[in-house]
Amino acid sequence: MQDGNVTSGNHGEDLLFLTDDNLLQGIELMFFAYKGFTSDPDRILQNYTYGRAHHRAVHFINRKRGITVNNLLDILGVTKQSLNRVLRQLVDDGLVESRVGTNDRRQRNLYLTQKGKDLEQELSDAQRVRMRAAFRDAGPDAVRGFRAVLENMIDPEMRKRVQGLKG
Amino acid sequence: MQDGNVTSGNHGEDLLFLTDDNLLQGIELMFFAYKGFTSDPDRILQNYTYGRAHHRAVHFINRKRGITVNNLLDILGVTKQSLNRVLRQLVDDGLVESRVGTNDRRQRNLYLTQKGKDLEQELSDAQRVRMRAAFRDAGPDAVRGFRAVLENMIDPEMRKRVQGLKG
DNA sequence: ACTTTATGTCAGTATTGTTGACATTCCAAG
DNA sequence: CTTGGAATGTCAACAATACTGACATAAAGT
Repeated sequence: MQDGNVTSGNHGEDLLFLTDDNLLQGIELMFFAYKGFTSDPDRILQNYTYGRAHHRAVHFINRKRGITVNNLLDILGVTKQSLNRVLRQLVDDGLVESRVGTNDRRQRNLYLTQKGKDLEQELSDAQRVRMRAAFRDAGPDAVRGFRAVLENMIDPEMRKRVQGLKG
Repeated sequence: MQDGNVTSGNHGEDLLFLTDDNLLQGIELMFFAYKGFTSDPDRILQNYTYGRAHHRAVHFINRKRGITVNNLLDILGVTKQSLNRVLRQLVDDGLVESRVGTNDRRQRNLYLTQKGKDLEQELSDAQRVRMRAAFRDAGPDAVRGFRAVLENMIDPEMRKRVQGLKG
């Protein structure tokens, strides 16, 4: 009697893909791929006075327009002092606009100006070029697997926080 | 007449998985997954006087015992001054041994001491726990996809440099 | 009125990266 | 054997990004 369902979860057998060797390979892949992943924007940012932290802020402000400072802090996982330095520069330079909240006037809602959108575009274009090539060469099935594994690697707490990004 | 080979490359159609939305999702997945990926070792390292840079050095010295400083520099992609600070601490603290090369006496071959191996083990154990869970829950097919996409994201130049790690 | 929340800011410090300069050691080519 | 260059180590200065702790302000909630 055989198990007819070979696509769903493992029932004790065929766990050979979980060897320490395979896990080690996965760990190093994460390291080297992330290095490649960040290299294009990093190169572009050298032409400005900005760094990776500015990129992240600009990215998520673009992603969720009107996001509050606290929301952004939760997503980035840094202290308000660290974010504030970056945010102040972006506001001073006219890339980000900080508006007092309408419902809760303590909050600040963050928006990209046109200048901010331009930088975001330049950075994300570069990042998409690499990602698109990687996706295309690997194929749609591989991309599904890529997504499944990476989703599982995210902290459960963080997963809750970033749910709003998908909707 | 249908295309019998559905697993190989795309022939012009079905590229819907390359939409900007999907690419954006991939970009954010990389960000959040990498954060999770590094969180366990980072937490452990707080109990020591070491940081992520020490972890990386210890990892690759363990991975390729007797590696030269120059080789390690190529893999890590940092300057010798940056690596040297980390390396000196590890040597001073008795986690890494630096032996003069036998063929070329200018080179230094790096080895982990027992103390170094202990730390490496503690860090990689934690990292493997997360990776194993992510792999297991996603399944072997997904892991193949994960690997394919991440391989494609690595800089071609870096890919050459790290070939030696697989053999 | 009092407390809590959201935000901003100042000061100090740690980690990790960078350049530039210089010294030492040692292989290799002339 | 001398010279050139490669590999390594070290010093100093600096930059980006993170942290903690403390304090201030304004507005919301009780």
